[in-house]
Amino acid sequence: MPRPSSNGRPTVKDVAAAANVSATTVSRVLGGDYPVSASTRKRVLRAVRDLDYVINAQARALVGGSTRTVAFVVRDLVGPLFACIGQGVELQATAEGRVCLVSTHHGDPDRELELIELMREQQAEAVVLVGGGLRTESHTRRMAEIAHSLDRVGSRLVLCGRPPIGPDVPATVVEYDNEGGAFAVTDYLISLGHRRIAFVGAGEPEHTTTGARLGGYTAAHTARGVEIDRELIVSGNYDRESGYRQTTALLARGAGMTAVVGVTDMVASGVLAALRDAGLRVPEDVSVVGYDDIPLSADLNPALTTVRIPHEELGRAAVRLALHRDEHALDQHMMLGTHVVIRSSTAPPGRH
Amino acid sequence: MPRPSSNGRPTVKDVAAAANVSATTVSRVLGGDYPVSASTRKRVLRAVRDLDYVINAQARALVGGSTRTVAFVVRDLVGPLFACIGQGVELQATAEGRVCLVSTHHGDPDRELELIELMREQQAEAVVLVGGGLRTESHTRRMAEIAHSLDRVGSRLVLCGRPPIGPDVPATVVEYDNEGGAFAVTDYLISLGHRRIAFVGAGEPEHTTTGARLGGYTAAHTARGVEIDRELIVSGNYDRESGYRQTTALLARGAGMTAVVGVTDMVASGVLAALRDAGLRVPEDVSVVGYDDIPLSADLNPALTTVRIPHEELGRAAVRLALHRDEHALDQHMMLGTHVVIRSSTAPPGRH
DNA sequence: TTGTAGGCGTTATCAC
DNA sequence: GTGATAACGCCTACAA
Repeated sequence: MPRPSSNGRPTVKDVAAAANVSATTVSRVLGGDYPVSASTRKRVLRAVRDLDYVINAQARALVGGSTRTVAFVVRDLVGPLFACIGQGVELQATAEGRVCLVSTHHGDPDRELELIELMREQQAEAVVLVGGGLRTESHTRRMAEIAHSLDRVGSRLVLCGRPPIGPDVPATVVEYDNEGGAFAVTDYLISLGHRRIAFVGAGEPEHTTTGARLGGYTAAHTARGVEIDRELIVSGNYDRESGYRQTTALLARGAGMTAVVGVTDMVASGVLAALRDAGLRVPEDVSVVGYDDIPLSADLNPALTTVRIPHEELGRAAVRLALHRDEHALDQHMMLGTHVVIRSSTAPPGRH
Repeated sequence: MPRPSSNGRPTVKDVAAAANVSATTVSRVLGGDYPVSASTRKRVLRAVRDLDYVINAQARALVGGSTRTVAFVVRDLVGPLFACIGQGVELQATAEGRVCLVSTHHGDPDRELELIELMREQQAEAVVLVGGGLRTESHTRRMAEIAHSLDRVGSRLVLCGRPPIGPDVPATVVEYDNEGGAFAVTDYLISLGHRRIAFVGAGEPEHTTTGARLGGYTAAHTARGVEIDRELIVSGNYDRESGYRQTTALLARGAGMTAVVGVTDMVASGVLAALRDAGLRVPEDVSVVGYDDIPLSADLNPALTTVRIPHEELGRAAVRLALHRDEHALDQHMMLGTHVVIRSSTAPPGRH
């Protein structure tokens, strides 16, 4: 086993010495695009193998300009929707020869902003924010500032599954029709004959995802001339337990709904469990719909009617647009469609 | 908006100029641990804010030694088990002040090796391989070489959910009792009275996960003196579709099993769907068990009996051990326990 | 075709 | 307390 110079990590110099050439020549052989004699190339490559040399990506980035790194910031890795979109981000980034940094904020908007800063230190070429976010005045302003910060250093803020921040903000936005999907699935329930439809949401209405989905729910009622009982709109977190708790509470106070819209499939799975535990049958007694169409939705009990989002394409498009944007275009915006997937958790309301 | 020197990205020099101090002083203020007069510190911090300066992590790593980066390499982000373990990796890495690089190999062992190289270029402090892997002669040898390569440059190979490579290989291993879990859940089926238990696996037997789980399945039969019909052992991929296909094929050729062990919960969900589509009831006609206890297992139809793995702790321990290892300890090994979670998909066999 | 010099942004070292 | 200088590992001039 050859002993390189100092630290243990061989450098171009070590390779150069071993191959009896200059560091420049080594760099050229490795770079590929420069004329080097066959014999020299051979000697260099041989030395590279002998020393088990790999290039130092940090040093290369320092001089070469780009780190070839894409960062994605997400609520958590376990949420199936985030994972699906993240998958798209990773696939496209890899396809474009980039490596991926990940970090999670667990729903804390301030932490999200911190993470963007961290990714700016890492010189990420693009910072992809996956999933919905807060949309308060102050948070929006800080987000806009950050977009400008990134832009100034040649990086790019990408919103993936979240609406644009504002007209003059340099950012790439790839979203899906959140409100449209919620409208469609609520409208479907109304068309089945439901009139008392609960909405089990998550977080404050300032959160873009809950906000837009609640908006679609409301709009569908309005469009059909069905009045909404505000008592039927409840809110918790984006997890299964929350769906369970909210539903149990609704039942406890005799809300009398014949259908439930879960803000996500994960929440809807909690809703299903709560109804089952209360001795109610789905869909005979209560219909349930979710949102996201995560991998196991079709295997739930019963198979969940939900709204399909083009997860992977969302992530792919985010990276593709961000890396190939026209340098002069300030903002980019892309909207992908959603559609209702009808399964077994919905039916016309029974008598009660 | 202040205009920094050249590129657009302000540097310590820009900050130094703006604050009327030297670059060294700026570095000291930012570093924190060095005496600097209050007034100077204030001027520097002010300049930092004005210029919207953030440190260049690449440059710092170049001189400072460490990138403070942990890499994790995983089959894919969508697989719930990988996501859960990855979550643990990310949480612990963040807790230790590291950033996370992620990449996916989609089950291709050669790609996995390439990715480790890539992470070595990135100077990752540790490279965590999440999930099972191939264990052929040649692959094992190459993996051992890579472990040495990483070790030589002060990095660390971490196997998370995979057995050790060999005694003299510098690596950190955090695994769970794969075989024990499979033994326990198979033994449970046998104790219920099942004698014809199918095993729906994935990949070649050289894959550590399938191998160990099949081993536990076999051992349980042996221990109980139950003979195995090799016809009942089939194999495909680690996804739902594969579980569906294999089960349908088993039924088509009249395998006559009264229970099925799915190699993962994802596969088991496909098994459930296939049985349902064939008009069989679970658990009355056929019992089904999975492995992993992924988030929605309890919500499947029916709720899945499975083997619980300490997902998050697996990931956390991997990072913790790798970062705090004794410099002199060659290999580290930790084994976490598993346990059977009994739900509604299992029952004594009916008559047939 | 090959080599030399300089600099990327940061910190450690040594001087003041 | 503060500043100049020399590295870190690589690449892009420019020169031979």
